[in-house]
Amino acid sequence: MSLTIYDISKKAEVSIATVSRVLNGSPKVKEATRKKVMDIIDEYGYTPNSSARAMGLKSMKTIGIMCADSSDIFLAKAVYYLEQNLQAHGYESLLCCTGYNADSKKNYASLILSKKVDAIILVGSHFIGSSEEENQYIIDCSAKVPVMILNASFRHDNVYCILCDDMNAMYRATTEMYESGITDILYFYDVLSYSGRKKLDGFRMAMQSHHSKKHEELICQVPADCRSIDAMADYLGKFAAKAPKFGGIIAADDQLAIAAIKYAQKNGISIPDELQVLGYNNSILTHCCTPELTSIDSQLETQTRALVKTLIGVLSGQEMPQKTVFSGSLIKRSTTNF
Amino acid sequence: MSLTIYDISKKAEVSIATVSRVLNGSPKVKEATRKKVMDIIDEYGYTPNSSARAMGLKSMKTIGIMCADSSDIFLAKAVYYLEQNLQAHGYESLLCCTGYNADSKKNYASLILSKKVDAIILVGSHFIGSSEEENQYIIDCSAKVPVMILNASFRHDNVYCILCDDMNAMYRATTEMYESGITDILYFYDVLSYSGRKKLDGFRMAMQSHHSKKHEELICQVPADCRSIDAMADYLGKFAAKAPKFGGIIAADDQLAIAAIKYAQKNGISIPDELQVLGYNNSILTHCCTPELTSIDSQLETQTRALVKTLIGVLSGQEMPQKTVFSGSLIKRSTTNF
DNA sequence: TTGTAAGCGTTATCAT
DNA sequence: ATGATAACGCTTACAA
Repeated sequence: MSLTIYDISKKAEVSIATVSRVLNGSPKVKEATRKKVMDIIDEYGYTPNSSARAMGLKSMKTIGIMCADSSDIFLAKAVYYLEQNLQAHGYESLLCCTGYNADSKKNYASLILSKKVDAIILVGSHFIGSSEEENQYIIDCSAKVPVMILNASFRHDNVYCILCDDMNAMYRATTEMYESGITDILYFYDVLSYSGRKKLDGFRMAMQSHHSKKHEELICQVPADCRSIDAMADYLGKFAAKAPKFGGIIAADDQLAIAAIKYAQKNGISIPDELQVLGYNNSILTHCCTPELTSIDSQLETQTRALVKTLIGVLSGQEMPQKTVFSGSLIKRSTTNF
Repeated sequence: MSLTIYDISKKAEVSIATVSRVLNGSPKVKEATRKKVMDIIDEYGYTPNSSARAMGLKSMKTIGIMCADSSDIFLAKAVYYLEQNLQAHGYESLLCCTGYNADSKKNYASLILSKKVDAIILVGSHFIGSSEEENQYIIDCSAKVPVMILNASFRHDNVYCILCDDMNAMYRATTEMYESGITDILYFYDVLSYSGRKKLDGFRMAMQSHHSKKHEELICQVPADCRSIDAMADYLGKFAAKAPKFGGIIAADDQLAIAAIKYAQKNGISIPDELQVLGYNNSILTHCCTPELTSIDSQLETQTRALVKTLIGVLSGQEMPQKTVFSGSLIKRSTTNF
């Protein structure tokens, strides 16, 4: 069995209270005593039991991170940054991959709460549904611990949101492409999560502000069963065959943009001369294709830093902004001409 | 404050022991009592405090997952699969991203142990150093809890390894390329982790078995400061300018292979006609480039399933194999001709 | 079948 | 500056 505070106190010939004080860096312990205790601790390699500690402190110093799929290239980065930041502030991360199923969110949420985490971070806008009922679990959680949401907005007490203004970023990118002369733009997306909706809104607003007529016919949603890049590319091909002509594609994420590039290659369409392509997230995928992909950077690292900063503030009782918004920036590469 | 087992016992007019029995599905509790208690629990939404539970049970039902960088495309997949599998067996995952710094492994290990996790999973072969001293922390951990290692081998009591036979996979792939007529092959790698060494060994063995002369001059290691794909491609270009001619590149992972493709494109070398390229991990990157990348699949999902199965066995006191090896398989795409 | 009570390893509040 | 001791919320013999 592991050593306990009693073992150490006996060996150091002090009380457990003193050992505890040494452990927690209390100022009122004589230097000699501290050293004696520390020596014993080092010698025997004692590490305090954090479950027991949690009972006393009423905090596990642990944050529950929920994300749909931590192997998704975007979510993985987010989880990584969060873990690093939390670690730096003395918190551990309990990871929960819920999948995209709506029901399971709820179950995972209550599971994670039973671990008595100090807060919950929802990573990705998939956690925000469109109906009130769907989002009830967030409210339930917020009754017990602070809830942080990355990449979506949800207004409620004890819920804090950090996000990128996807709508505006998409609006600006679309406008820029349009004003460079590409007036027929296809919008390519898969799911309508919170940020998915915002991006689509941004695209629509930009097109409408230019009085574009046919852009609604150029909005292409890949069905959920198109999981692979190849399948997406093929779907786009079929869609394009029946749709009006277009000179640009704006995709809701980089993977979709890669599929768009594949579509072009399969059909002998040259990029960027005949078709310009723009992605979202500025992930490593932008460097993997040829030509390299222009993409919108949503400042993920900045967002995660802000999130953890806000969280630490909340946990220490400070008043913190309930919504923090960053703006995305367009990273121009070779799939576009502007 | 949260409800406790006492609150429930009072409301249900039974003792806390009975509530506990209901909670833990003990068979010896009258159906009527069980229902009465369950109704109260449901009504008030009680969830047991797992720290307190951990103290009684001496188990947190939590597994510590250590990985260098959970945003790495390969490690992220591994973490995802592991979390899913563990969840299915009733275990939570405490994620720790250690970075590649050697010292920090040790600190994180002791930190994670203090959380009284039931086991530790080391994800990725970066956790195995070449010196005994470097690996001491693994031995220390194994004295307290089972240690599972994914993608590396380390022989010690209470340490269990699940891995892919990278050496053999690389040997076979190299041989296949060689025998297809490409006798001058460049090997492109970055770090020599455990599996990194094995892969290089496999390449060397294959070349030596064909009495290749100059392959040692065609082994190219990118320096640690070349982080981006572009930088890797440029480095390869400089290396190639001074090296013997070659008709194939075998890379230690897909990202390096993408860099090799970039190198070819920058220099007007056509793939696969003038140069064939082979990657490792069969990640999504293989679909992002043009032509699509031939790669070795190391059966990650199978490995993670086996790992969790072994772990569950160990935790339930069964005798389990200390080393489980799978073999990789070559997935042929368009960067190769054979 | 149910209840009582003794742990589990800490922290924190008192005294001293 | 240090030591007793009561929480903390649960599990689990042992009694009844």
